[in-house]
Amino acid sequence: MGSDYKKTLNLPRTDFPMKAGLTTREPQQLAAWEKDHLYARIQEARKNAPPFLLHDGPPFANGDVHMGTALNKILKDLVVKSKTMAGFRAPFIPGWDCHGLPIEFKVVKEKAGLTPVQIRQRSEAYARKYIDLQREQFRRLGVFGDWDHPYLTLDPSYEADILRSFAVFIEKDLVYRSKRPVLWSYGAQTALAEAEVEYKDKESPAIHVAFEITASPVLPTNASVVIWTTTPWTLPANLAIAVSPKHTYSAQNFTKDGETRTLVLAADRAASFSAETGWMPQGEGQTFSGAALEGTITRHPFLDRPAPVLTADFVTMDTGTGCVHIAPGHGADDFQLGKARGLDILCPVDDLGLFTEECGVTAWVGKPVFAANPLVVEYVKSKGALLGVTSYQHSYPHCWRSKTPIIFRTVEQFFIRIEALRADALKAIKATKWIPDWGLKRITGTVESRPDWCISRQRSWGVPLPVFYRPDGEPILDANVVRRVADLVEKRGTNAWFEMSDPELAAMFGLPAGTTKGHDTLDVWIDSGLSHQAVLRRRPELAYPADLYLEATDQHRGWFQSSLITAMGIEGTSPYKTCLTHGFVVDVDTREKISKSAQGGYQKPTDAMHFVEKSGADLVRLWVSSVNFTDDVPFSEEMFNRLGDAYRRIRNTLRILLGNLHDYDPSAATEPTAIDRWVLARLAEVENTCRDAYEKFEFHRVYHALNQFCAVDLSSLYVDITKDRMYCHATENPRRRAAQAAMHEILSSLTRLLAPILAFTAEEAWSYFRPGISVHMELFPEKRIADPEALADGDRLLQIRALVSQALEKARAEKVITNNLEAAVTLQLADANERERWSSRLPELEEFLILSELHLEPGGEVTATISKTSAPKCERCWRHRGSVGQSATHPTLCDRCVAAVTL
RNA sequence: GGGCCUGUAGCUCAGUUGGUUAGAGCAUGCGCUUGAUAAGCGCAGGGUCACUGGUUCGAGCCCAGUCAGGCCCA
Repeated sequence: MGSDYKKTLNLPRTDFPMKAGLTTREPQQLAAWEKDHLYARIQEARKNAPPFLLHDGPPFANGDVHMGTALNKILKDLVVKSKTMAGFRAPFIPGWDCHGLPIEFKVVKEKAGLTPVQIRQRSEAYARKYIDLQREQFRRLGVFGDWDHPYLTLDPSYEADILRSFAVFIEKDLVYRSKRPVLWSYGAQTALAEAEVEYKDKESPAIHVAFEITASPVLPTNASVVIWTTTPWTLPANLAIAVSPKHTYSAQNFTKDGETRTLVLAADRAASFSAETGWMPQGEGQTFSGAALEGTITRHPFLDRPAPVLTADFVTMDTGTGCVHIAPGHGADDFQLGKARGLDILCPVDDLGLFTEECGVTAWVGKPVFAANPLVVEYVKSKGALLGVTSYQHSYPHCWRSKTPIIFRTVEQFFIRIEALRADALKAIKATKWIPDWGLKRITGTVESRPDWCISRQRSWGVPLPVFYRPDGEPILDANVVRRVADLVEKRGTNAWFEMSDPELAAMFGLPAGTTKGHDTLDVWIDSGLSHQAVLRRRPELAYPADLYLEATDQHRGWFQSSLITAMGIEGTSPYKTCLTHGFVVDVDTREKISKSAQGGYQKPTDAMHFVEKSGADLVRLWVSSVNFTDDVPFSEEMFNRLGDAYRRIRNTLRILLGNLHDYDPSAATEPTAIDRWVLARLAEVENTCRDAYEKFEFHRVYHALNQFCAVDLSSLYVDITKDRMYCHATENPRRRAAQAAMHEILSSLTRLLAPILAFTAEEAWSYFRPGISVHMELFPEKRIADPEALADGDRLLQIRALVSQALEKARAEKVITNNLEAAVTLQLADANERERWSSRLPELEEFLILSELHLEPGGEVTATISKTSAPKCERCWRHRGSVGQSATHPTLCDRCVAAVTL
């Protein structure tokens, strides 16, 4: 009997599956989009719309897409998709950064003895392999863009634009050549990057050396300043001594073997000096602040020149004497100090690590520096300057390839003058919008303090630094020649530079015989930093400047800065209007960067595809949308699993709406109630919140607004409340039709608002709602005002509902009722107007509270009293109603249901 | 060591110009439902707002310091 009446109900009907099956459904969806040329169709549809240009920062073509990379690309996609749906033309041209050491390093490690041309061939193959791999993975994540025509920094046209930009730098006199210290492998005869250095234990002679004072504002002139060094071979290049301005120094008598000397060193280091050398302190010393020692002049222990005492912050008290031997040609700190204080940059060592004439001791010329160590020690001793010699075990950098110890030496490099650009760059920074706003301070700080930009690298896998050298070794910096090289590169790629011989190139560009090409490449930050020229200025669908650059916070010093500096040199304006940064993905348990915590035994999965294959791209996208990305982005597998619940809730909400709309008729007569007006007002609020949040790139606000709307407003309220109407009322009942009208509007808005985030699921739902049209071609709902009266009504009803729910729960605990529909509820309302209002619309209130029987009474406080109803249960709608039994044909139904089944 | 930033329930987020018992969703527990059913609904528990000190009639919010973490430098 009951099952017969069940057939008369309007239960939800839809083929939209409850189970998502994203891992199989998404690839099908992708194929369909692909076949449809959806990206191209969207661009075509928006071709006359105002543009919003997000310019993709190129990831390095190396490795799989991990969660950090996925975060970045999905955020960009959220921008592109939401701007598109907000009515903009938002093209996305993805790019890759292809040159650079990490690739060259891998290639060279695989096979030794390659020529530069071979290294470049293998590096290109390597880069292209990972471009293809990453492209497939980005696509799989549902990121829309012109994947068939990305920009690659190894494209000949891109490389040519780099060279043309370089020509502009030359014209504007922004390029110069100067010495700079580098890590040098004399074994491989090349400069090395940090990554190519291996640290190994090494035993070095450690010596204490006395520098006699020749003049001093404070120190006694019969004293000597004591330095300590583990690289005696750098003494010929000594030009100064550095002391810490913050520490205390003493001048004190020391004796050893009957000899007494007055020595100056840091007070804190005296004890270990004595222990290591056997020189014992005598009597009381005089103390001085390090700052007071400035102005003291000492004499080099074996060369006829002075070594002034200078103060420097980098001097520490960890080892040595607190007095640091300074050789500007052989150390980074030394070099900086030397430059700042106007010292020479003396570097008497050649490519092979052999002393040159400049070392000042004829006998040492041509000797390998490490082999010369004992000679230097002996010489210092012979001059009476040696206070002690020990052997010192330390971790010392070695060349990964030749395994030889590394030396610091200065070589000629090319630089871009930052000073000429700094003031304008700082102005442009102020005119740019930074999100979050502290980005302004951060990039201002880096640009203010940044030294000149060293742009030359002694590498093969890169764009050649387009410089020729005259026979006398002088570089030829000629913009016109560089432009002609660019034209060559445009046709043949930069390989031409490496493949063609010096005479061929000289002949081609009309340079005198004997001219040679340079072997340096450009810093890869020049490559990516010039994308505003090679991409924004070149692609017809793009323009200069971009509306938005969006990268991780490390790019304040990286791409944001390199792009800005190069743009100042060429355009004089900023290449972007807004810069948006996101944090790094961190492990939620340790709050450490995910790549760090992955070190050691158990490796937590961090590849994006691991999660795509496990749960689907929409889950990864939902994760991206759910977090506040301006800080570090928390991540854990558990958190990811939790998001699955949120996803299912949203999916089921879409499903029930679709199910309830199976017989939707837009022309049907409707009769909306308070709850219908309320839910539409709430929808308007949610729409406005989402539009605003998308506009401000605050995607987590979209996520939370939509998640709560689905979970609370729809699932636990509106859908639950309207079930009785939807299922039990006659099909054409105007209130039922009103609920459908509301649900239709809700589904339409909700799906479109979800579309940028749940790109696949929204499309799937839309295919049931509007078959044949992609949701990604649609626009967001228009801005509108949420009816304040309807909202206020709803708030009041919710208060009453909370009260009644508590009372019902209590009654259930006391076994008065088990099911809410068994309850007869008496509601005491103090406000006579309110009582009056709802008395006339009691059925609406009953519906809202999902009750069988409700009575209103005057009272003080608002309270609800529960008793068990005496009315019989309607077999069709399960409500207990007095009218059950009145119909002869349907004795087990209430009057409403009788009417519904007899229609 | 320096610059910039972060720290609110188990998790993700709200907390308006400092103002009554700090909010929401998820998760958890206990019920209800079996006509969204590998679904749905209700109720409940859970936070000395990183820590310490200060300004104030009053601080999650302002100030100083400490601790933890991040990015970039050194």
